[in-house]
Amino acid sequence: MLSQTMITRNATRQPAERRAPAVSFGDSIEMMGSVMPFARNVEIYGENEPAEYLYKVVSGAVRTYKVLNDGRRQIGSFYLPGDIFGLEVGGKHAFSAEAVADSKVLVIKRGALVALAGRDTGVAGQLWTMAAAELRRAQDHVMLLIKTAQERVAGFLMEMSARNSGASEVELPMSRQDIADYLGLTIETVSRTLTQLENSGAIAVPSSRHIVLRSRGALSRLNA
Amino acid sequence: MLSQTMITRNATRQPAERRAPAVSFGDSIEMMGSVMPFARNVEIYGENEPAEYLYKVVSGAVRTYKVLNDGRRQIGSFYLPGDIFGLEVGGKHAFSAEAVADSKVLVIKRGALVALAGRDTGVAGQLWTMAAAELRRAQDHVMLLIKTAQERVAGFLMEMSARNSGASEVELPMSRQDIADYLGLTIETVSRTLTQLENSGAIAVPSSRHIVLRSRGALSRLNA
DNA sequence: CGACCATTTGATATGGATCAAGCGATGTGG
DNA sequence: CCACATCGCTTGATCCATATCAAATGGTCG
Repeated sequence: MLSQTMITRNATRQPAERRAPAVSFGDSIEMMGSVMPFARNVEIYGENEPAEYLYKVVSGAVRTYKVLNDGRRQIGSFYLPGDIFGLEVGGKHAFSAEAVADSKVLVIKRGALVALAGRDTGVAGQLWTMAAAELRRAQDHVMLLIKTAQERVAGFLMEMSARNSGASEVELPMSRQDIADYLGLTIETVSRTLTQLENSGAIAVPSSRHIVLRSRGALSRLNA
Repeated sequence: MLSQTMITRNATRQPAERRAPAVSFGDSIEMMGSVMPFARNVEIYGENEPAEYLYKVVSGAVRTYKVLNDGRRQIGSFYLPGDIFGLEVGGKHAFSAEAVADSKVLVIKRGALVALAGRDTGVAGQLWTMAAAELRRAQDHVMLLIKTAQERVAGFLMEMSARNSGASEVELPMSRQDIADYLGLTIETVSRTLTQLENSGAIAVPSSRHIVLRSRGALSRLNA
């Protein structure tokens, strides 16, 4: 009705191996799983599938999304290197996940972690922290979706920058369509809005996926 | 820019299930706090305040919300009798909370619960379940906000019905403005949409806060 | 009864969607 | 290595759903 990509469907996935631990968490979870490559646009898991694994982006980027009956797609989040995704509080995945670009993803058996969390309160706390991050993401997303197109795009750019240590140059791994489906806009509106921001001097767009944040002030002023 | 109230400032269901020893959770949390009355529109807690308590609606209704710099208000959730709110994964409240109507709210010291959760894995699980519910709420809200006005209103009515055991008659405790700020629409659009749904025979509106769902089919067809 | 507040309804404006090209970059087959 | 097909992005023209502005109606309470 409004925007979004029309999806038809495709699929392919399959996780991998494990090993036993005694280690704590953080970077050490690396030792509990193995790294798998996913080509661009390949599905990592599907909505409603049992959540048997937990994932950490090693390189590339991942999107989670849902598709409405009529084909409208909404992207829930983008996950960048270092981000963990696929942790579901219920037993099933609430969203599907796909590689935005060719990516490497560390795959960890959920059971191993949950067992560990039972013994180690530190790990339990980490799981809680991750759930908290997901909740905040979703809540922030709601706040984003009530704003104007300029505010959404500006907010998106600032978020991407913040996730890249606040760098003033951002390399976007995702297409305009992905951005549009994340922001609840059409690809045309995203494109036009970027052009406006560029014309107003708030940003520069040396190449379509490379954005320079020229004026934080202008951007955050747009950010209500 | 789009909708929302400009702010300047200032029944009874029961969950179920528990297990094991001691005073567990569920209905028993009643024993861990006291019931306080809140008049309509009175604040229960404010955004960014430390989350020292957890709350359960005994009667009436509660809304949580955020206000953007320019005054636009977004309601995050409505809580009805039996619902628990105010559980924050971080230490601070992400939203403010107010009584939608005169309400009675059970107030529980957070510390007491967290301590209990440390001893009783059943309680820890309950906390996890509540966090899960919050996450799902926020995710569903995102999906709602990308829909058309008719879809949002129809979805809202069905949600309210579902929370009232699927009853086909719904008594709305909140104003049109609250509904608008929850759905990301204006009060006028909410009103007009209700009129359309009524004219199409999907609902009846015997009084402004009393809605009869006449045709589930029609409503869910609108619900993408 | 009168004042106020919530809701509905009407008229008009507008931001973003939709429909439609055009354009540069990338990749493929010849 | 080129020619052409494809893809991702931008730009233009127009449409439409919802916002905005304005007024009337209805309900509630002192």
